[in-house]
Amino acid sequence: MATLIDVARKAGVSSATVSRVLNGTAVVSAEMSEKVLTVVKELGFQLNPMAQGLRKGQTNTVALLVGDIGQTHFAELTMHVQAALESTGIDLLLFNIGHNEDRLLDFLKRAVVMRLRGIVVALSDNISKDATSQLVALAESGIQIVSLGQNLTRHKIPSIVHEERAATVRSVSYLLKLGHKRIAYVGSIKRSAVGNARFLGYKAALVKAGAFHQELVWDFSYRYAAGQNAVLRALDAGLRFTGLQAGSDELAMGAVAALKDRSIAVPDEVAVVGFGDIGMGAYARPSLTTISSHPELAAQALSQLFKRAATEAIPPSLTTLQRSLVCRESG
Amino acid sequence: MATLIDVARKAGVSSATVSRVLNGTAVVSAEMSEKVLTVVKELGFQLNPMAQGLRKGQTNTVALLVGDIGQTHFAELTMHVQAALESTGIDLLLFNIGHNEDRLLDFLKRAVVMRLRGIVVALSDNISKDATSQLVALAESGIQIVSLGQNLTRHKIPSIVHEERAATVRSVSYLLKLGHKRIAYVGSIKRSAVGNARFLGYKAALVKAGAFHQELVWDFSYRYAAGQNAVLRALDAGLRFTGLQAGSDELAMGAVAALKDRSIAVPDEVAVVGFGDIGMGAYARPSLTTISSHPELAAQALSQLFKRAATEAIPPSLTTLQRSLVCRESG
DNA sequence: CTGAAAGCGCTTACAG
DNA sequence: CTGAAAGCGCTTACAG
Repeated sequence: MATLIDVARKAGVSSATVSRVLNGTAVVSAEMSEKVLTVVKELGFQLNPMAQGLRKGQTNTVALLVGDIGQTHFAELTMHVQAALESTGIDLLLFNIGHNEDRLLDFLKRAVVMRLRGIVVALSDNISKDATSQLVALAESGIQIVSLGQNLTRHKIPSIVHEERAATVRSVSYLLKLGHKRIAYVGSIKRSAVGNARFLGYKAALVKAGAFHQELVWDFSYRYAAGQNAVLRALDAGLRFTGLQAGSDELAMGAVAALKDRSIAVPDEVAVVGFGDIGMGAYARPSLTTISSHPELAAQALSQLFKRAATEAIPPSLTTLQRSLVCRESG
Repeated sequence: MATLIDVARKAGVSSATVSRVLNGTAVVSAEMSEKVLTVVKELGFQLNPMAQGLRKGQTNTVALLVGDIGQTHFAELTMHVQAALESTGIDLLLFNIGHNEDRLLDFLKRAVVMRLRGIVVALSDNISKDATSQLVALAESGIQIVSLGQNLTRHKIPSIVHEERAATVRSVSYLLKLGHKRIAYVGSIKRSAVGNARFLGYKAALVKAGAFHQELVWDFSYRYAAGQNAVLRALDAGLRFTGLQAGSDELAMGAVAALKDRSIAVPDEVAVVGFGDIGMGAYARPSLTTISSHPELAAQALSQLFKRAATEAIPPSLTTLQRSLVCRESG
């Protein structure tokens, strides 16, 4: 592997000049520039990112802390974030937190010494005081922190989020307009900041309509099985409902499976609305009515933010992406 | 941030000693050891991985090249690989290739200078001569290359794979035993090494039974829409079939949607078998008969391999994981 | 068992 | 506009 020194020697210039040409970090005469570039091409030389990182005290790597790649929503988000950052010349270090606060803490402890360019926090669960204070400390040490999906601007962390509360207000109002009086909610509420916001929208719409029933609120996690179990339990308990708002599409699918297994027609007897519009919903039968999500826009906003952060300090601004109701057969 | 030199000074030893204690790379007297460890704890000192990497000429980072995280199969694989490598103390750099050879080549060009500890190639598509020769060159430069999912042992790359051909031989034999005479195949064949193997199993079983029909072979990619389109086209062309083997669960789901939309009963009129057993299949209705996949075992084998590679050269061995037929309602 | 010193491959004041 | 030199934070022959 050729080093920068090799290039300098062969081009008959100093290593400083080679560095300046390659980084565009200072004006270099056209003549010198050309000499350097020629040799660089000849040797197929590439700057060693580790040496750069050590010298500059910062890598060109961003860590993505993701709630749970096992959930399609996070997988799609990861895909878009990786693509957007790659196009900005940033490499992505992946950490799957898996709804486990300890893993988050473990990572945060190691983060300072890794000299990351940034950390993208894509977590839906509530974050402990411990973890947030670590995050704030990291931000102060010069690492760009960005929250994706959860509003952390109260900790001065720039955040890119989707509307959550407004989205369920809209979908539940839609169900109400359809004539439903007993609408249930299944999703992660206490544990999840994002899920809580979704629930709050549901609740607000129902309270306003005088149709909120605490027994129809089922605080479960995000996977298929949870949706199925919640519905089965409710049915066994003799609870009656004709509408169901789920906190995710996976939950909705699980719920639909349970309803079908009990010979309850969807949407004729129970209308179901998912959340997130993961690819699958359009191919389920009945196809799933759901609420849209725009991971590609979030990823795009993220890469813009990192581009800006290269030249200026980023204020802890909040970007909010709109969602819309995607009406399909199940609702 | 405290440096190793700070620790050495405060402990009254040389930096070499601190390094030896922290790396366990040479025998150090208990007395010195203790002094060092005490100061390390006091200062909360951590070794700087970038400095280590520069000095040693190798990072502790592995790049995962993944076919398409948008497909659940790859998302699950990514999740398990990340967890398994993290437990081995390895950080994961993620690159989503997205079935795009150019992106693969771009990465490979940058890989040498990144001084990676290894590269995990988790691609189902055929890999060009260009890319494989790059891969081989990287292996020779001391980067541990491992293939996940595709057998690359012919290029001396250790590979961890699942059975593909045998799996579809088994599932198609099952459909034949059920009395099906016209069994279709939908999946990526020409483009995908893994998909081709699946197809070959299907073909072998049918040829043996004298029931192979070329017009029932539909070479499509891996997503929901492809499965739907393939079936719709076949139906429009007046093709008749009572069984369908899909190359993935997503394809199978898309196919089932198309069948239902044309009022064809699954499995009564057409039995469908998916491939990969992604979580969703159990919650679809009818639930999806499919072929199992074991990403957690693959990830485990992978981390073992990296552990071994730390001390010895890894032969280009082949690990093959078994699959089994998961019978559910659709088949 | 321990330390002094070189060096991994860059970037960046500093001086001219 | 250009170069000599220091230094980022470690590890590892080498010598004792």
